[in-house]
Amino acid sequence: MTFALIDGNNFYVSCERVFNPKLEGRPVVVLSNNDGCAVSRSAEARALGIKMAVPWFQMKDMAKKHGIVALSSNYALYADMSSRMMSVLAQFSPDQEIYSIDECFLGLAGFEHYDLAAYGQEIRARVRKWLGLPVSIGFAPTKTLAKMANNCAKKGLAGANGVCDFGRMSESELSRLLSTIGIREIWGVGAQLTKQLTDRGITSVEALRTTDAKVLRREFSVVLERTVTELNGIPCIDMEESAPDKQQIMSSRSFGDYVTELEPLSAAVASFIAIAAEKLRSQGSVAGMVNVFIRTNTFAENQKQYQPSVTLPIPEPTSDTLALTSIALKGLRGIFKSGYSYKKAGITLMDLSDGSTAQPDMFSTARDNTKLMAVMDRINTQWGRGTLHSAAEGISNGWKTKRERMSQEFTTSWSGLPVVRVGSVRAGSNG
DNA sequence: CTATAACTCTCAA
DNA sequence: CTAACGTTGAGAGTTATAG
Repeated sequence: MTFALIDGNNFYVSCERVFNPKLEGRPVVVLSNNDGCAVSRSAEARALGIKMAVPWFQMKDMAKKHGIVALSSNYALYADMSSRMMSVLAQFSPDQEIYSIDECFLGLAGFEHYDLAAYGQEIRARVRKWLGLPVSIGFAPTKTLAKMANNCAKKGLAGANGVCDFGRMSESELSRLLSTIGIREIWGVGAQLTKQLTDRGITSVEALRTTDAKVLRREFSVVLERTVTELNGIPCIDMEESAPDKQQIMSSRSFGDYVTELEPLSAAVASFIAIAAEKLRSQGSVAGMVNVFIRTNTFAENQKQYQPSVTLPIPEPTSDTLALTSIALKGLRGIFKSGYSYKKAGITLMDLSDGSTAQPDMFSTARDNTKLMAVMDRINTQWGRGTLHSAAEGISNGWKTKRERMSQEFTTSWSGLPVVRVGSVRAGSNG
């Protein structure tokens, strides 16, 4: 069995470039929510030393000096481009696992006689031609190695031109290559493991790969044992055919401004519940518990800190936005204290179960809003989220996320289509 | 004491 | 002018608690 891992190159920046070709060749970054940190950087921005996840305000001066373009993230656009890309990639194998917004695995059982390097180039060419997006591709006998091969493809290692096939390399070639790569690059090895392994003198992928897996299991974890087994070409991680239902659904945001009053916090919490409950209904589940948290700005060390949270049971598990909102707001009132400047809040729906088999309460007095919710979901799907919302969400804007540098809704709204002037006629307006 | 619940830590994109 | 630092989810391992 061979796995392919296909990954968009600096995906968010590439999506922006499709609709704004002037960004080609220039240093571009896309910022996280609230215009906080750099989360996607073009090659030019990376070359200038912009690091991943660095707070943008720290980079502003040098960004200005080098003419770096910074954009707020336009998730609606990236999600839409993602689903188009996944459809195109699905044409290359009947076995696809969508792993994240910008990458997927393809299972290639039965492709043994293929020239994968050539197949990879074909995939790249089609995605580029049909969508304008650049991707890199790694092929290998395990998922962990496919991720690693993708990494090499992206960096142009081993003569790769956007495609790297470990399956075609000899053992000694592969060993030589892997001894030049640091363990931090491995899928499943984060900052903590990197530090601990480095302390024991294990710094290269090859060094880790040749360490006894049983010893690693004893001294670290099963997870690391699996990783090392996979690095040796023995698959432990299968393709996931369909995404299982979520076990918990969370919604949270940092605020654009500080919030000190209960009222805007309530509006925020109601909005988070609305977002999460919609997801809950779309997978046909009901929630049995809800957690609410609020927090002051943990980065502001000179400010009074307070980060309470509370978890409340939901006596009659439900997916009704209104019922969930009333419980969450009760929780919020319980933890809210005035005199603090809040910067973030969120909720988590937990203890999820299948809505169709949930045990109804025989003596229930709750009103059944099932049909109302169905109507609300239809309206919001068609006209955009938030078109119809509960009064509790309010009209208070004080808490909303900052997005001051956002591009248009090129693909997800008629009004976002670039305006084309033909004589005096304007096309692309939705009137 | 065991089974489970609840919580903490780590990782990923 | 100043201050300014993401979101969502899973799983393993550990600790607390119930029975």
